[in-house]
Amino acid sequence: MSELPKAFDHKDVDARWYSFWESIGAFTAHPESGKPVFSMVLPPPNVTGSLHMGHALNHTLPDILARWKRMQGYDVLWLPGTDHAGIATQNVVEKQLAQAKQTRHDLGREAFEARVWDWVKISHETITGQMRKLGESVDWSRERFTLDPGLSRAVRREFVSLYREGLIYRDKYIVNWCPRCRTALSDLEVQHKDTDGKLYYVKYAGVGGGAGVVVATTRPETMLGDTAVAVNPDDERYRHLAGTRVRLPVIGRELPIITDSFVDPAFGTGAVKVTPGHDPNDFAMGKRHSLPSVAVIDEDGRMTKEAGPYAGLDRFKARKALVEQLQQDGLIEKIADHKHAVGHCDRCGTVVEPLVSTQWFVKIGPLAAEAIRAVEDGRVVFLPDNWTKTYFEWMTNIHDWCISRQLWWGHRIPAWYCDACGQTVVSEDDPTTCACGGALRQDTDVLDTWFSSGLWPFSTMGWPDETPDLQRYYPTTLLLTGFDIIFFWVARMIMLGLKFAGDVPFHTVYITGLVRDERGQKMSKSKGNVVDPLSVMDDIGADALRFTLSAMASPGMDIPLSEGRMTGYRQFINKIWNASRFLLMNIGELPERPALPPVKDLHLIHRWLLSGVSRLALEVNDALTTYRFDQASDRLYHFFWHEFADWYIEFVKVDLQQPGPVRDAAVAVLVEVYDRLMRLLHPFIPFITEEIWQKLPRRTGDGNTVSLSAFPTAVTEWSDLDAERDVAYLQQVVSTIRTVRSERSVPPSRKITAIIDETDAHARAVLEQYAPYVRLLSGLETLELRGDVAASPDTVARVLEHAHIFVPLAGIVDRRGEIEKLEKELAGLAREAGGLEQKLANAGFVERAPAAVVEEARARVVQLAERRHKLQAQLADLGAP
RNA sequence: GGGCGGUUAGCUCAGCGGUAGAGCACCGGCUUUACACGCCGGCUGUCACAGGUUCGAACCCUGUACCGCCCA
Repeated sequence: MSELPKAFDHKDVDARWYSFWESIGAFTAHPESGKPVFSMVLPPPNVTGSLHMGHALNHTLPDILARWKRMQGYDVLWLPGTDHAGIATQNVVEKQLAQAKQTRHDLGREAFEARVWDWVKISHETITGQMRKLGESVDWSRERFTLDPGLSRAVRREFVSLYREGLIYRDKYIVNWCPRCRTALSDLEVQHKDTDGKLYYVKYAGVGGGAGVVVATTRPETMLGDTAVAVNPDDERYRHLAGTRVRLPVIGRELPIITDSFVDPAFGTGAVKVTPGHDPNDFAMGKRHSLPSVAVIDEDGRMTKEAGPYAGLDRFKARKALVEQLQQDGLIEKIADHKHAVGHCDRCGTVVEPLVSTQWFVKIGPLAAEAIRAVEDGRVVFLPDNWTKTYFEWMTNIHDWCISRQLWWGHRIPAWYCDACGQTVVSEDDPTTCACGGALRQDTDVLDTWFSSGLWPFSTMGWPDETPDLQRYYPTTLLLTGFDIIFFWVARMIMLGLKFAGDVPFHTVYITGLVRDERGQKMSKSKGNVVDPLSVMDDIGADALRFTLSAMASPGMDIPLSEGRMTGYRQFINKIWNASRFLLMNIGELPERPALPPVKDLHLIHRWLLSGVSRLALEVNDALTTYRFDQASDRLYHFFWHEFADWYIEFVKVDLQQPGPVRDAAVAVLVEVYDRLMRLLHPFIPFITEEIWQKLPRRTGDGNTVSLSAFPTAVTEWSDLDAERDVAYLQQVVSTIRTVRSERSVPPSRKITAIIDETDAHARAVLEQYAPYVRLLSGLETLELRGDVAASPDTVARVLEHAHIFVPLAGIVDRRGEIEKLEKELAGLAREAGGLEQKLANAGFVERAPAAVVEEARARVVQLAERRHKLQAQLADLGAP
């Protein structure tokens, strides 16, 4: 047993247990078990590469819950899987091709898709490998991928049903277009960034005696597509111009001046150009006023032939060239600096171009209304609660969802067009011919990736079939995810779950913060501050990483992953390892679990420990019930290290040195408590706890893994406030003597004498009975209990509540130091007493504060006075003036 | 422009009505046979600022400043 290495080597331990758990099916859900259900789906990571720290957090926290619930006897389903992540994955592969100077068009659609599948395989291996390394207790037998045949069938069912209900339509509309990805994007896939730009004031000459007007624009190149100029109807400055016409520079087109209350008179000159083809607001205005729409920028971001002399130029080059021309022509009145939000492609960062094109949309209003109601009436609860507001905000201002993407990677849109009769056929099964007999060709576009992941909580369980899993595990208990995908994913799951699965997809949504770097900055490859979970795990082990994330997961807060905290928790794991070594060295070879003697027969120290462990179990369960991973971790950390290891282990060394019943009782308590501690810690740090638990003598009826053992609960009979008070007293005595030693630089190897004058009978009895423990922990040769100590300059004296502690240290007492110390303490006491007396003299306090608080203050004043007297007496003994 | 969060020890963070805590860092002492990834002891804070509520505020309210995020 004693051959455990001195330092914990996670590499040696971690790898063994995961495959063991998998081999015994420890994480498999059992629908037939009859146990209560706890179910979650894992937010499926994108198959774009590997997992980052954010994943590590959002996988660790639910794993803690899954393991905890499993140990509590629940039938836990934690369903894993991955997301094909349309545009994101396609971009990754396109980048790889680009390195070989190829594009997807060089390969063709089929070969490109094959290429992506190759990549998916690699990425999937990486991700699932990382998940195993992190110890995630997911049910691999139910793993899914969003492009699995079953899930693809679900997507078709979804599309066709919504289409038949009129909730999916195809329309020509202005959409966000990424000229680099060459696809439409949804509103959510556009990142608005504040950008320093210019505001150009351009003169439009009047036509037929009209006065003309100066318009202000941030994007002069789009003026080539103007079809009107608009002013606010209430704007006195322009009232006379309404109905007149101006001439568009360069192109020469005549534009009407219209009035529309959307125009902000305070922006620029108060007159704006209207470009329905390249601005969403102008598009809407164009609809209102039946204006034509002219496209001057194409899908590659180049100027079209409508742009006259600029045709073929890149849009930004065209801007520059056009501005130069306008300046030459004297048509630029001025150019001002102007900060404004510019939309960028979420995936590649290219400036998005609003374009009019034909796309598929989901009519979102009716779906959103239901989803809002579900949160309003509490069927779905957001934690922390403030996210509810964010959700409502977005849901009530929601726009129709553009779901078609001009990509090759994803679910192909199940719509076919007949060239012969112009029919559109939307169908779950591939149709062969049109009703008219004409040939059909399928829409070449694919669906937004979130159109499929929105079904995740039920498509993974077999929907649209009524499977046993679906019946049992849907709705899921909880979803845990980052706030960055509340709109993308959470809201859509709620809408689609209500629509198709007939119920909310989860009862609780726990929203985590983002994992940031030590300075609170978002981790990003370009900043080079990415901390890779794999290398951290290599370095400090999965358990230490998990514990760090858990301890830092305060609700609603981002997590700056601090090196210092990680180090601290790595050391905690090592501490557990070494405490385990101590335990295993000392309990010896036990054929079976020793029976725990009745608590009343155990001495104070044991009773104190059992009381603490019982309370700890209560606290950990409470904390996890409210998702306070940080509190649970803190309690475990503190109890294990600073109560169990620092004090109990030191106390119990006394017992272990005495063969016979004293030692046997100590061993029994040690094993019992350690078993509980391993169980309590297991959800947080599964690897080391399994390793150690396996080495503990088994209790009859124990299974073969701690991961399926019973999670500890509070034990009422163990609660013992008297023991807690008495041990706290012993600790105070020990600490006092230790402090004296430290102040006087008495090395631990030098055994000394302490004399305690204890006036409280109970305390004296405790001290008497447990003197050996105090001696060992304080490094005492002898401990005397008597009240006749004469003041001596060679004796350090310390004051406790109702005791004096004397430590004779002949020749090394520093009188001046002692006097200073006493005076400092007296000053502190005087300050505290002064504050309290002032408080008590305040009639308001005495009358209005709770009686207990007032009582406490009074008692404290008495206590302080007593202590002051003792200290003053000591000062006198030292001969202070 | 609207909304959310933050501002507490040198650093990273807890605490959220009864005069401040953890880890790391720092200082001093220790080869105390589980652990130097350790043990013992110690130092460190006008809890951003200004008002207000309260017997009492880091904690509740109002405002200001700065930092960060989301939405438009």
